[in-house]
Amino acid sequence: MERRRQARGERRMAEILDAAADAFAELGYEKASTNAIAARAGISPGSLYQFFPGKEAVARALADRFVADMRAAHAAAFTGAEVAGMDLDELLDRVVDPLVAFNLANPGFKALFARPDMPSALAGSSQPIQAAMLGQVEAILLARVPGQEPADRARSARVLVRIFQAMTPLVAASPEEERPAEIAELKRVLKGYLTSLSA
Amino acid sequence: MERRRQARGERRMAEILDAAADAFAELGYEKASTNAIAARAGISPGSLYQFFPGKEAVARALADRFVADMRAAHAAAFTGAEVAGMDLDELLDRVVDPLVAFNLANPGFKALFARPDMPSALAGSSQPIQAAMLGQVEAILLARVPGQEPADRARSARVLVRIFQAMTPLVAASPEEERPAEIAELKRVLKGYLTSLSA
DNA sequence: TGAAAATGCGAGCGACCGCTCGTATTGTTC
DNA sequence: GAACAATACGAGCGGTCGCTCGCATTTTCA
Repeated sequence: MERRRQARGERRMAEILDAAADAFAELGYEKASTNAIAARAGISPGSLYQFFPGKEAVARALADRFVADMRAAHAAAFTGAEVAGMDLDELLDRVVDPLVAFNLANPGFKALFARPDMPSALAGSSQPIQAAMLGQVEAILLARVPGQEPADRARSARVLVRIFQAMTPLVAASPEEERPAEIAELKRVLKGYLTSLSA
Repeated sequence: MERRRQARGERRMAEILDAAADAFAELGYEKASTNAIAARAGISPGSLYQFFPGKEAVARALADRFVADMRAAHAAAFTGAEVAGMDLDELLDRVVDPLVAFNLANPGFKALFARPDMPSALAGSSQPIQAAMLGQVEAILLARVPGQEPADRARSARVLVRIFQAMTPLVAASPEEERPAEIAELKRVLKGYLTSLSA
């Protein structure tokens, strides 16, 4: 069902995703109307639907782009290949800092990432992001806590991602000068949990 | 501006709050329409507005009732009076278990408690619950981590409440037989954080 | 160059939202 | 039992939502 796109169309799609990220960041997912997204993109409501079949599709495409950007920027730090022997504090710095930076640089990200109000937990707009995060955290767990049962590893990954999700808005909402302290608390929580897993 | 209520009116108000808790639990705060709440309560839309000036007021009243119920049921476990010398694991059991039980028994609770989408962080419907929780956690911290600066204690309380908020939906969403494991993970996270605070 | 496809527009649709208001009924008060 | 307040109703208001549709314009390509 893919239709042939012209260069202008590809550009428009990117502009729509930019506008959607803006709107999600400022208004939240629910209150960011498709008309508002179209207006921010400088196009008419109808034009938006030339490129995306609906609001969910816009959100999912935006989530995919976030995941791709994240991977492109921080793939090395997150792979967990040479992560096995690393000092835990250094590991946390290497993983958490870029992720926090990405969250602060992309305010629309957390509107899709940190929303626990799942309409039905199925096919949510944030599913791509969730899946990507869970996979990478599991890879790190596999390297750091080798003795863990697969089911326990999956659960621990969910817990770690959830903690990050929950703390990120706290970091983003705090004034500039208190952010280092908030980030330190986030790392402290993650470290405490990871330490108790290895024990 | 308080108007004189008859016994029937007081009963209706309680029924409306019951219906609102139902609707919030099932649909989430935003999608739970006032007409739907009224229908669930077996009354007309207009009647709802005889008792509450709007949807926010319903939510705030429901939050107040949740806080009162929680205090009535678990005041002793949460006070932090004799909490100072207690074993950390026992403390966590005493505080976390009743809170988790309350969350599971009142599905509408987390729709007000665990929603990080704050319209403006001011005067939110969940503010009464947040304030109550923060105060009680700070009291516990005061007893357990006496050397802490007030600003740090406030931050730690926010972190602890946030962790609980984030993990509760995970517990509630998991199948019955896996809940003990999820609750154990929640306690593990809290314990890890609290331990690192005392160090 | 001309037909087809892609892009673009924007009024407005049907549905739902929170909420109002005129009116009827029930309960309280003296 | 008369006067009044409290409770109850439900059609419907003004507004917003996601989205459609008829039609104009631009680009592609044979």
